Amino acid sequence: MADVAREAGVSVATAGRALGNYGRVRDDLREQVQAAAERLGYSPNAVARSMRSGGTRSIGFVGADISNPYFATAMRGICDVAREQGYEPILANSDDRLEVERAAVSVLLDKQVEGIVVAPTSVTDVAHLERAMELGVPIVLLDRHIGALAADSVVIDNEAAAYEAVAHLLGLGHRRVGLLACVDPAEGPELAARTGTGRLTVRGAARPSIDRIRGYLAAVDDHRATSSAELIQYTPLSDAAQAQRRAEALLTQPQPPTAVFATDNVTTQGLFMAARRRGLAIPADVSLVGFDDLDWTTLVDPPLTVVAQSPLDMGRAAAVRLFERIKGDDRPAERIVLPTELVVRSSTAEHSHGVREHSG
Amino acid sequence: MADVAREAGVSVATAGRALGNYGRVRDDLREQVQAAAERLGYSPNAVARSMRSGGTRSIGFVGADISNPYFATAMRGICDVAREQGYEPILANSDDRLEVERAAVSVLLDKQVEGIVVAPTSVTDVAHLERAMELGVPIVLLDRHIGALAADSVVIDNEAAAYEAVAHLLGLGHRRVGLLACVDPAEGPELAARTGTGRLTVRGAARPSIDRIRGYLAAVDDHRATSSAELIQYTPLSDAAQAQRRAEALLTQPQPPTAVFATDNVTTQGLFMAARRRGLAIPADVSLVGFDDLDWTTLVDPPLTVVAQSPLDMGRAAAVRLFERIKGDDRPAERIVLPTELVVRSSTAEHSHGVREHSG
DNA sequence: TTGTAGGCGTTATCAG
DNA sequence: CTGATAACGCCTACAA
Repeated sequence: MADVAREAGVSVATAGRALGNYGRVRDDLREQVQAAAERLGYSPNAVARSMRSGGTRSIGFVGADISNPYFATAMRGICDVAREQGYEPILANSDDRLEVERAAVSVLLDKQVEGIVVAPTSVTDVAHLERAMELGVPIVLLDRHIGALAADSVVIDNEAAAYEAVAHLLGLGHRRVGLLACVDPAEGPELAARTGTGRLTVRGAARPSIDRIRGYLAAVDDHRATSSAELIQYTPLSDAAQAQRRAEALLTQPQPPTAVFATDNVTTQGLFMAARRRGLAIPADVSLVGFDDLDWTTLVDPPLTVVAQSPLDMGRAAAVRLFERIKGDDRPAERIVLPTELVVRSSTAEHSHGVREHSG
Repeated sequence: MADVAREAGVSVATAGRALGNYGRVRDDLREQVQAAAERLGYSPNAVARSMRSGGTRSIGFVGADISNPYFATAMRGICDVAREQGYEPILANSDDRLEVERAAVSVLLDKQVEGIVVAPTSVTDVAHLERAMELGVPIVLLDRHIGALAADSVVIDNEAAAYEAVAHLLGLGHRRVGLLACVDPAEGPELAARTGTGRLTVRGAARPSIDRIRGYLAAVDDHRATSSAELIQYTPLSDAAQAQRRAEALLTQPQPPTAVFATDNVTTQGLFMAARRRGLAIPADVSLVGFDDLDWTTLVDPPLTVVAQSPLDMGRAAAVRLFERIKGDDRPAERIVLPTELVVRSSTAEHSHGVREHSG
């Protein structure tokens, strides 16, 4: 910039004002400076600017895995909003591992990002997020709410969404509804018999998959349908092959469920593959409800009934709220709940009370 | 850091040496400083560090759309390599628009990224990329090679991959093979009759979709199969609905193709939907070969024969090469060609020479 | 081994 | 309205 100032015959201060669009500069001088800058191919150094002003015009996004369609689409929403605001997002994958998330947040903080959207791995271990907020870097939680943290969150009503899905199956006359849930073994959800009724309840933190189990159990309970641990299978990781094996176990037990609800897109895929591999007709032999309205669910035969959410809108909403915070909004933290929709297609049908046989 | 130095009773220089792991510090002083830093919750300011050292430990990635599985997966590969190197990626979507790409590159340059991976929108308009290289910021091209630019690129052999796919169909006895190609209208590919033979050739820059058309035409030519403009449909944008309409046009003409090749994952989806909507049996009525081995291609009925590439490996390779450049490697620019594989599944079968009828 | 001082490229403050 | 100058936080000569 010193060169530009010299070339234009003004001081660096004036050059700075002309190029940085601050302070007052006479019009002819401004043009002179801009011309000089053009000639010399000057472009501003954002690092120096950040150093001086404190603002980096960067935000961070920490998610489990950007190659997962949910996060990729959410990231798209975040990018769009960031760009409107003149900000750039820095991306970090946590692989759903707490220590990786911690390290990522720490690096982002060192890089002086002005805010962070994070899909948190843990719902209890939040010291790193608290530290960010103490440092004045706002945090917006995506996909998971953390009660213990005074941060905004953008979520869906997991329990209600699951309830609606399962109630749909029960409304079709199904009495034995299976559940294929994707839960981290570290979460350690425990099924426990509810005193008196013999029905089940679940213990564990407020996390999407566990809330979805809660919704399932509540629906089963309300409709006085069969409540049994044998109707529930967990699959530990985002691993479709593993999910498929669990689904097959579910479908091939002596008294198999006549309908199954899967709690996320990976288990949905595993469930669908398992049913097909076992030669079960959908929905004649089993009804299926999946989670997440991915393209492929309309491409398969039959098209799947699913619970739809909008990761694009969730990413957008998270970013919008983040920028409100960056601009100084200090209202109490809010839990922003976006809608879900049960999209009924052809994988669910009335329970036929006739005899059903398959190779299981 | 001044606070830490004071707290530890040393000079800022010593504190800096102790915390930044450079220079020599007596062990007891180092520990003293670290303890003080811990107590005060000090963490280094990466912006100031970058200002001083010139290195930001950031790289940029510019792709058309992160919510597209190809880019999301490539980004994952880039992230992984970056993290190993202690770098963070800054993400920008170009929406396949040149001016947006230009602006993104410019911002990344201002932010002093040390290198950029870009899936370029244009194969001819490269001034912004040249400028980056002149400024000493290495560029690695992903998915598209630009002959006029002395930058590394990570690509697949699009022409050979398409050739193999179409040859597979021709080897099954098909004579009328259709093509559904996703090309930007701005690219203006033109079909022209080759002098003498009456067969077709294509004009246009070296871009994935156009190279895939070249592969198609070469295969058709080599096998003396039917070469006709009526067997080729273009679909301008990454829009599955539009692709489906074009595919239907292709399938419902008076003398429809008995097999069709789609040049990318969106057209593959459109093609599959079109065939199903027209009630065509696959592969009895039409054989289908798609591009990109996405999960859903094995979930549908029948599982699709596709040309598989690995965006994860491509992203990784691009990042690896970028870091070699960042570390000073100045060998001539190289075109890194990753393998593709024709995955034969059940959507392709021998051409039945019997009569074929459908509602078209 | 430790301390002092200067500068990286901006922007903000102040005096002219 | 313009110019000189100081600071942002860190790193690196150089001197002690």
